[in-house]
Amino acid sequence: MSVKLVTTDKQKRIARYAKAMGHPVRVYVLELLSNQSCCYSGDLSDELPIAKSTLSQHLKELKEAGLIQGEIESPRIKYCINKENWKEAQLLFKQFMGI
Amino acid sequence: MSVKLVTTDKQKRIARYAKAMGHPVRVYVLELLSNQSCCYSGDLSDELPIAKSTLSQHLKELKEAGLIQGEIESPRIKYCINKENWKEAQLLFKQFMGI
DNA sequence: CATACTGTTCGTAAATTTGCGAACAAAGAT
DNA sequence: ATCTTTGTTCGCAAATTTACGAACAGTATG
Repeated sequence: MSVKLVTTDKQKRIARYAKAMGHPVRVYVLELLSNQSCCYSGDLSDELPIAKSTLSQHLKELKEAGLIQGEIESPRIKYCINKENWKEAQLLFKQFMGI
Repeated sequence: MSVKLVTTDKQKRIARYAKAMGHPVRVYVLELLSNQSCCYSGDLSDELPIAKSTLSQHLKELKEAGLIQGEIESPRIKYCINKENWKEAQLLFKQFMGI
């Protein structure tokens, strides 16, 4: 009878990032922000067929997962990729998926 | 006033795969199966500190997302990566994350 | 100061996810 | 034919996710 192994920290971080990417709207936002530089919440709201409160929630999730960050630029908020963590996510997925 | 754009099929597929990868146990399983060849449910059950019914559910999710497949090899079931879809996932994430 | 604009937070509802143990099904072994 | 092994399915509960509109807060503008 062996001691049960548990998942590693790396696996947990991969899962955390993957979970944040697990919704089409959030993929859309990440794709936009990783390709071009930054954007405002309003720009997204114009293009996405969801309530702005719902969008705000998705952005919050991405923020909490560490994938994006928001910078106040009154009266708007400029969202950008969190470069450091995006880089970590790239590395983790590269290793994980063998790409 | 412009027609609202919606997320693309590609984004939906990325989100679908990401969602399936969004749990440490499922990352663990995928990592195992993508590195080595295949394994049995029992092998996983021995190492993971979860009920076998819970493991079965996780495997079902990975199956439904198309990332793994199970082959009956009585009395056990041999799980392998679904190579075709795994390859698609690799490609999608490569493009998506720029890696 | 009142108004408009931008975006978050709150309250709510419905759906989904996660997890467990018990019951079940299929196939081999005794 | 019964028992054992392997893994799924069922039934349930708790937590989380998704979504919306209304209300709110902060900052500019008239």
